[in-house]
Amino acid sequence: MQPIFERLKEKGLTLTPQRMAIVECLVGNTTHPTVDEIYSGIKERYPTMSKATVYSTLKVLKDLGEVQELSIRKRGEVCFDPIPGMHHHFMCSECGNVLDVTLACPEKCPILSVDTIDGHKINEIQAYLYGICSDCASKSA
Amino acid sequence: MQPIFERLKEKGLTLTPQRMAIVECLVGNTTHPTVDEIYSGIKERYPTMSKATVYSTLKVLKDLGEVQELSIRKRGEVCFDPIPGMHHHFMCSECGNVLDVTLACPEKCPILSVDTIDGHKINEIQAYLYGICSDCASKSA
DNA sequence: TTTGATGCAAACGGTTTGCACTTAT
DNA sequence: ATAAGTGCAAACCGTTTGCATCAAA
Repeated sequence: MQPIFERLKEKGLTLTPQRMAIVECLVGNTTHPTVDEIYSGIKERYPTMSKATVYSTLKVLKDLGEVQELSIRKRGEVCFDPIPGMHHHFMCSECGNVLDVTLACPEKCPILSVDTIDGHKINEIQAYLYGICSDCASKSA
Repeated sequence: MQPIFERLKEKGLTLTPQRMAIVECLVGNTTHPTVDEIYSGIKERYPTMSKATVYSTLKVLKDLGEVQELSIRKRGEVCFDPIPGMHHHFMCSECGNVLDVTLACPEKCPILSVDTIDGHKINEIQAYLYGICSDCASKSA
């Protein structure tokens, strides 16, 4: 836990208790939490925590490249991924949960190897797979 | 224009003037319009058109498989694509415009060829490329 | 006639903003 | 002392809903 705080401090982030709680909630979290999920999880131990602070901290962490905001909405809310680097995501159409996908395109895939498409410069790629997760599949069976 | 109306009718859609206007606006439209863009475009010629009707018609068309709702928000609003079949999308981080991407993954790409990932059944894939479109690039140069 | 579509307005809900207060430097 | 972060509430805005009206079958 320490190294990430040091890195954030080096990046110029003021480390308040609120921000540390939010970062702690995010580190190693693979559930792709929404603002409300982060807020609710922290509020139990930290009753004065405000949603506005969660919003503002996530924006700062996003600008620092520490967190990525996904394009998909998790049950209507923006959700976040603390894992850096490109990877894809699976969303269950039934329960709405978002999961990291380990399968990757081959490096030679044209969509990954080009940095320009139809004359437009590409900076980032996000792929989303939709379907039914194994939990929901076994429940309905 | 006629064949699509016939097809929609066969699918059980009641063809009202409002719905026809919305379909006309969508056919051949590659701008990935939002509800408000569709509504604004039609309202000039059709002053009583209501946004609620646009919402409800898009939902029906989506359920019929005639239109797909994209996962990305175009300047904060849901946007739609009348082109059937899988293809990818590019969004300009500057102007927010959404463009169809002609480049495709090879058929043998693992992410396309599997129908299950980590035990979860996959029904649909959407990929999004982010960057700066050529228009915005030349403007800032 | 009966069913369904329309359109207005109100409600909803996630996100943003303003501002007074508090905390870090 | 100054700058920055927090937290509450209000505002914002895209979307949904309720309901009376209207048109299609």
